[in-house]
Amino acid sequence: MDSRLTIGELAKETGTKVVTVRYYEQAGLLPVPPRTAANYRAYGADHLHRLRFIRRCRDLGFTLDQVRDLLRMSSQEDQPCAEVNRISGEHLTEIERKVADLTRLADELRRINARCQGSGTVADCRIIEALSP
Amino acid sequence: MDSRLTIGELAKETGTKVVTVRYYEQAGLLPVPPRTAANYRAYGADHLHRLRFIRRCRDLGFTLDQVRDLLRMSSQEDQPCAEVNRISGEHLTEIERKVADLTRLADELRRINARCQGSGTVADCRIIEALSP
DNA sequence: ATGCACCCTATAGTCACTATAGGGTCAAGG
DNA sequence: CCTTGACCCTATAGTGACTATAGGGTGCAT
Repeated sequence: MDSRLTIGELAKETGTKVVTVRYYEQAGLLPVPPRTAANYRAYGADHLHRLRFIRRCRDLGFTLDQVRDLLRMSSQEDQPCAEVNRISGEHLTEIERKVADLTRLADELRRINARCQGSGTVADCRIIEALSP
Repeated sequence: MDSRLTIGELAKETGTKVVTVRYYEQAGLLPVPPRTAANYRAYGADHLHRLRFIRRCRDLGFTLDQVRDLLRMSSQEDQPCAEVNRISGEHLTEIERKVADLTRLADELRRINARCQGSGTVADCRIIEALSP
């Protein structure tokens, strides 16, 4: 039984694009796989797990640097996980800050947009006016 | 009375960095200013207004492409402002979508983080576990 | 043997800046 | 007059996380 995957199969399996998989390899996130006689990358189950982990982290908004750290830590099972906690906590704080910023921004845009019905000319436009400080 | 500003003064006046002002010029957002004998850029009140407009739009999260469009429209006072309305409305929709995405994401991260006190080892870490799909 | 989908490398482009190198200019103080 | 320091100039490369393009090789079915 041949459990090796081509890059295309690995990509499809994880919802990643082929070029992105190669990018992760070159970025040092995914180990260099063995090659077939035709120089095709041949991936195993370990690559699949690792790539799924990477994608999950990316979906959650972690940067590749953070993912790198999390990967390193997850392979050192006897180390304390305080550092894992710190990274995840800081990331949450950052996201909460972004939500607050964007919410404030959306409020302001709603206020600006409400002042114009889009039926007049630019000269009367309250949006342009509101954008001109 | 000399109303001309150096690039440094313009930058300070608008809360922009000097390099960013030059970047806006090269990106075609800020008109090329006249130069002094020493080849220094010499800005006038029109540049100041325009740069303030750009910064305000950027603060509201518009892309430079959108700002370019808004600038073009704001100079055609007799044109209908429906297009202005459309750009602003689409931008608001996009931001609202981002807020929803990030809120969902923050919820998930909070749930994940709550499962780990950071006192054990990585082997027991519920964060790593939650990140491994 | 021919088409087609897939694989390979290397390079450049995206966005909105930021950083660096290597210079020129100007006003104040010694 | 000379130097110091803050400012100005250009040109080029780097950031993050990909994406796109060019120019080729491989594998399988018809």
